[in-house]
This record gives sequence, structure tokens and C-alpha cells, in this order.
Amino acid sequence: MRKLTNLEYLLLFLVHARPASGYALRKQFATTPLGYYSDSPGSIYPALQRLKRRALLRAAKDPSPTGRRKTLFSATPKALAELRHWVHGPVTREEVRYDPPALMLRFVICAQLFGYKAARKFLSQLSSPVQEIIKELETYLNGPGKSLPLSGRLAVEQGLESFRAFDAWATRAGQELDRSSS
Amino acid sequence: MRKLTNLEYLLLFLVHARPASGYALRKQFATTPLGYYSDSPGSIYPALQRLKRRALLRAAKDPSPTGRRKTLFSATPKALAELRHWVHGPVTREEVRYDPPALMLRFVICAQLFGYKAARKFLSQLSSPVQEIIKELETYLNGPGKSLPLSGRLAVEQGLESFRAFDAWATRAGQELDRSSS
DNA sequence: TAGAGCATGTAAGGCGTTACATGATTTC
DNA sequence: GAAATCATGTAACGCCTTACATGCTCTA
Repeated sequence: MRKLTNLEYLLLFLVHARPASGYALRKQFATTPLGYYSDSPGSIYPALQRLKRRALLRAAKDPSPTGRRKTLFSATPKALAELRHWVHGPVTREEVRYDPPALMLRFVICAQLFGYKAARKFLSQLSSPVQEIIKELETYLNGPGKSLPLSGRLAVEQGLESFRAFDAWATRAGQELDRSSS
Repeated sequence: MRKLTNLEYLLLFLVHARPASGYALRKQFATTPLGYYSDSPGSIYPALQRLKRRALLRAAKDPSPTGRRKTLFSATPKALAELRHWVHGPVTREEVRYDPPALMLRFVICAQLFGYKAARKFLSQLSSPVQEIIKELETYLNGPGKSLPLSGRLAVEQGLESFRAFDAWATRAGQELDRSSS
């Protein structure tokens, strides 16, 4: 069974939180930073169909007051299981390096579905791979990267700084979670 | 004519700087942060073929001392024109939002091929779209985002802080370019 | 002579992007 | 009556990912 995409996990989460139609989900994407994860109907409608085929979502004709046809999607128990499994998986260096948006999704879903302690644990899991990446880039800059032209060095430093910022955010986020739960 | 991918631009640049075989390029990806842009032979070899079909690269059998077969790629004049056109294009909010790696590539290529002044100009072009995104996220947080749960707010703030860090980097990079050219 | 590294590919499958297509229903 | 918006899709295309396949050449 193939892994789900970020968009699919997000849809699962949104629909689990509140059953919705494809159109309503699209609007949510269009009016919030969630839009980062999707742009077009060409990605979201097929994604919903795939989730339905997997029995993670159920589709129901909406008996809405107005005569408009609408398909309401709701989450099956399998959906919650899938989300739980996803957010509880380990945080790898690869994911931190190549897919930070997935981390943000996992963090939010973790916090919303499983509460403060789970979210706190998730954040603490980030630290080690982030540090690894930072060390890896620093080592490169102090070694073979010595011969880089200025622009190349600056580009690598941009990466470095973005991970440092991420680390600082994770620390602060942990503190805010602690504060808010006391 | 379709736009090229980040990987294709990068290959164009590397080969322009120094003719190389696919294998040599792969090794470069494997041993430097350039690896971010490519992982597998399954992406780089086909990319080289596509560039050859477009007459941006030329392939030559290498008469190397050792008997090993090797295909040396070198850049055609069209390649340099393509790179010039790419790096001189405008920096859009969309690109900043969804494809920072493309910005880094453009910056390095710009600096290497067209020098200090071009790179300086490129950096100054970044400021406005970055500020727009920052304002957009701040506005969201101070408006509809008020009702977000803590984890959601923190996630949006992560995005915000990453763009602030990017902005700070751009400023510093500009200063370092100035210093180094005096 | 066995294995590691050199060197180049192909094949299947899948998702996202872009564009197109359709029709119903409010609203002006 | 026209236009905006509600609402849901399909089709082509292309790239990436993963896995597989092939053979040569140094080195131990």
C-alpha cells in the first residue's frame, strides 16, 4: 500500500475534523495558508477520489436545503488510524531536509488529534535530525566548501540559516505549548 | 517551448562551467549540497537527454586514456542564452513562496555568469515579494487567524519566520557582495 | 577471481499542473 | 437575461521515484 501524499493527509485531517464537500475544501485552501498544499481542482478532486477508493473517506449525497448537488465527504475509522500511524512515525533527516511542509502538517495534526503531550513529543523528536543537518552543512563549509565562490558559500549558508531558524522555532513552540497547558 | 526544471537549469550551469559526464555530475550531486536538486540516475540521465534534444547540450564520445566509455556533455551557445534569460526574469511572489530552491540557483548562476552587479540586482529584486508574503501572513494571523488553535498559529508563524530569515539572509548577502567587490 | 566502483541507461507507476468541460443557481 | 459563483470533474503531459538491468575495469 502506497504512502499518502501531504495533500491526502491534509484532506483526511480536514474532513475528519468536519465533513465537507470538495468545493468547501477548495475554498478553505484558497482563503488560508493551507493553500500552500494545493492549488487546483485538478489535484484535490482526484485526491478525494483516491481516498474514497481506499475506504478512508465516505461520500454521501448531501440533502442540502438548496437543490444544488453536493458530495459530502466524511472520514472513516481507517482515516483516523492512518493519521495516527503517520504522525507517530519517526522523523527522519530526509524528511527534515526535503519536506518541511510534511513536518508542519504532522505537528498540527498531532496536536489537534492527540493533544499537548503528543505534540510536545513530536517537537522534541525534531531536534536531533535538524542538528545533524546543521552539522553536515557546517562541516561541508569548513571542509570542501572552503573553495566555493562567494555566491556558492552564501547559498549554502542560506540553507544553514533556514534550519537554524527552524530549530529556534521548534524550541519556542515547545515553550508555548508548555505555557498554554499549565 | 516548455520551461526547464530546476535540475535542468543546474545541469546546464554545471556543464557550461566545465564539460562533464553524467556520472561525474552524479558524483558532484552526491558529495555536495547540490544533492538537494537530484538524487538518482533516473532523474539526471533523462534530464541530460532532454537537454540534448533541445540542442542545449552536445554529447561527445570521450576519447579518455582508459578504455571506459564515457559521454562528455558540453554546453551550446543556446544554453548560455537560456540561463541568461532565466536569471534575468522577474522574481514573483509565487516563486518565493513555492520554490525558494529556484531562487538560490538563480542567485548563484547569476553571480557566476554575470558577476557582482547582476547578483546584487537579483538580491534587491527579492525584497519586495518577500515583504509581500510576510505582510500577507501577518495580516492573516491578525485577522481570520485569530481563531486558530495554538498549533495552527505556530505553524503559520514557522512560515513567517522562515521568510524573515530569508530576508535577513538576502540583506547580509548583499552586504557581503559589496564588501568583496571593493 | 571476486567485488567494488565506473558508467549509462530503461520501465512502471503515480502525482501535480494546466486547461478544458459542464451545468445548475443565485444575483443584478 | 447575463454574469458570477456554486460544484464537480476529465484529459494530456511531464517529471520524479523506485527498481531493475547491463557491462566494463580496476584492485585485493
